[in-house]
Amino acid sequence: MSVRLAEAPLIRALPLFKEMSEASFAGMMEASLLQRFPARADIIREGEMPDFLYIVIEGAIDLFATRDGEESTIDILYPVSTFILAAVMRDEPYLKSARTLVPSQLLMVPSQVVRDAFNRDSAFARAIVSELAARYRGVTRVLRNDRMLSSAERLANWILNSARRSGSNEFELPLEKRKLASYLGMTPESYSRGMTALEQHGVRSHGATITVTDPARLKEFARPALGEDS
Amino acid sequence: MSVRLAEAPLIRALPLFKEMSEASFAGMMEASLLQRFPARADIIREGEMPDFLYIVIEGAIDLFATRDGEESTIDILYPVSTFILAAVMRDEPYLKSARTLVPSQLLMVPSQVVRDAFNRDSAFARAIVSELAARYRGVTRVLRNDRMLSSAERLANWILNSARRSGSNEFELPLEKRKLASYLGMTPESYSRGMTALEQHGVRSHGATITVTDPARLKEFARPALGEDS
DNA sequence: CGCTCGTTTGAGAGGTCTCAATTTGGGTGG
DNA sequence: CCACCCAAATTGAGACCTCTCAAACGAGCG
Repeated sequence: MSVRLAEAPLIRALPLFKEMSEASFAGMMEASLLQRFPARADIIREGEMPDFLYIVIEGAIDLFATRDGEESTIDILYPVSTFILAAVMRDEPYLKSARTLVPSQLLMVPSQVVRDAFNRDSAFARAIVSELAARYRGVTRVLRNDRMLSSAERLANWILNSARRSGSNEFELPLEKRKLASYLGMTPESYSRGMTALEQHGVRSHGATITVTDPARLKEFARPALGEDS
Repeated sequence: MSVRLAEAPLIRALPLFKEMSEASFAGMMEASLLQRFPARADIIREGEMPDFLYIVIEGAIDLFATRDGEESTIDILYPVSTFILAAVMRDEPYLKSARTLVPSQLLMVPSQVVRDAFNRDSAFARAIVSELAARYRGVTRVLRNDRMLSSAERLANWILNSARRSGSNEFELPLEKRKLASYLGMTPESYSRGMTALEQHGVRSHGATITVTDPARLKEFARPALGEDS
């Protein structure tokens, strides 16, 4: 078994595998790899064919598109998320590249094994579809925000969401500001100016610490759309 | 049976239903509706809960996001596509609104029936996932183009794709220019100016007819990314 | 024939980017 | 422990792209 017995129970508990039959799970673990990568390691590259489905067990992943050497971050993934699920299910080339942001542990399940399990195990199929649908909705939200919000508004919404997730009005940036800027579809300079502008709207920022001093005011500025914030 | 017997064979032939078991298909058709809508009919609205999965049998659908009365077209669907599949599978509110662009015929399958069939019929499950993955990749491409291409480049890529799909260097705009502009993430004015600019790059346009006079030149300008054009 | 609505053109403002210089902050080695 | 160094972040200035507002134009329809 490629995934050691000691690791299996942890994986078993993940939403993606929880409802799976014992036999399917055992078979899948046997064919899979659990691997550690250093920070800034290239995992996959745009245009390649999907050999594995990747699942972020630990760390963080940067999904980005490339063009003429320029990069734009499409999504940032934390445990427990899959990536390139769509490419695996359709057996078509990746549309984005991926690299680790920090040292990370990834579960790698061979594409064909995923597709086989999908066909045989309806609980796994449900989990896969749920995950894929969640990612779809995520990209949809990003696209809508890019189209209809100014850069400062996107930043404001991101802050509101981060604060809500952290359950506090104060939280630490989980990544470099330049990465966050790219994720929000702007340059580092615009991010910086945007943050300055938000000080007029209930946000204070010292280094990597962001504090929402006036949630109501910030929310009014951000005008969160459906599916954003509350 | 809510879907008349005469219509069923046509639907049966669609990729989504082709491999489905006879029993599942019959049960689904019994619970479904095949309905005609006039042009500009509102089908669903952002924020509502999914009662049905919709499948475009005939016509065209505009999927758009709203904000302060402003609209931005996220996607335009032609037969045979599903919409709001992600919301149905996750049983979460719609992120976008939909309306018909032209008189259209839609197959409406109750959400719960879709989810039941997904669980019982693995061929249907495969088709659903394939469709969802395809839509996911579609939005991803749109987002990447919005982020990394100028409006004229987006227009150029759209023309290249349209020409390729039509199998000819000359084709007719399938919708209003203002809708197309919104779909490409720009204003009607920008679309118009963009088209003017493209006359220097191998495109000629008279009314609703677009002709690619110099495909190589246009391709050089558009610099199509992976998954765009050829 | 003359509306009406979509499209095009024009002029100007605004948001975001680019390029460059400066400052900040974290990490390293003396 | 501190000074230095490098990369990231900030600030400034200017250009560019796209949008907005306004007016002129044109095609389809009553």
